[in-house]
Amino acid sequence: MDLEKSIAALNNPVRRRILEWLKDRSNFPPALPEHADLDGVCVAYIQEKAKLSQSTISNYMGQLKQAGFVVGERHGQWTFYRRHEENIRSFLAAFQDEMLKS
Amino acid sequence: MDLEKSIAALNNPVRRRILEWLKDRSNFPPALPEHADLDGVCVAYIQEKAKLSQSTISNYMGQLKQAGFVVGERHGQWTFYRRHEENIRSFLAAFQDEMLKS
DNA sequence: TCCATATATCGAAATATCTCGATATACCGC
DNA sequence: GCGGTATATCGAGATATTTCGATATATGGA
Repeated sequence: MDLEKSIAALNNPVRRRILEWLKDRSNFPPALPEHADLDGVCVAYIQEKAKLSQSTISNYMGQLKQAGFVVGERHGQWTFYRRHEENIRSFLAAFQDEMLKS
Repeated sequence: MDLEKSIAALNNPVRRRILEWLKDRSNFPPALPEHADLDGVCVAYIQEKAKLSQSTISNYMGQLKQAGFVVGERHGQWTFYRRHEENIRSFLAAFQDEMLKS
């Protein structure tokens, strides 16, 4: 858990908004029938909502993944990203600790 | 309370370390006798500990102040900075909310 | 195998941040 | 008012981030 890298990943409004969107799958278009059983959202849907280029969003998801806030799972040609709630919580705990603990 | 500006202010290891140091006055040299009753730490002491230039530290303290994490109180030629605990807590609450709230 | 689709990576231009030294401002004591 | 000290602001060079289009890689289907 690298606080430095985590904070840097969150120091961007679009990346934070993506993390918010990923709280609820219904923020995105419905999954294809063959993906109905899979968790997470593909890059193209995130891109469409964020209105930034494909390469930018792929890069952003890479940063969020490196920081541990999301996991990406490849299924065929698609990568499905979803939040890693445990890592998010432990980041927040560590951050709060640094900010408040005497 | 501007989450954007707050996170940017914290996206720097020295500024975060300064906030940590300010938790405890004894991280710095003792105050001058005539300042014994004052709270906070002068810029020069922070600069000495951070080992960065005076202008950089003044700039950093300005950013932390703009974000609401510290207050600066002028007494004569000195500005004494101290943490604004309430603002720090409410930032953390808002941030945690953005990160976790469904 | 060849083509189409989804994602990742590369290289670059625009912009922002970091950090400094120099200078300005504010205040104190003489 | 003048000189000295503490802090703030300015301008600039170095570095990092943002964001893009182009290209590479991976996969699935005809």
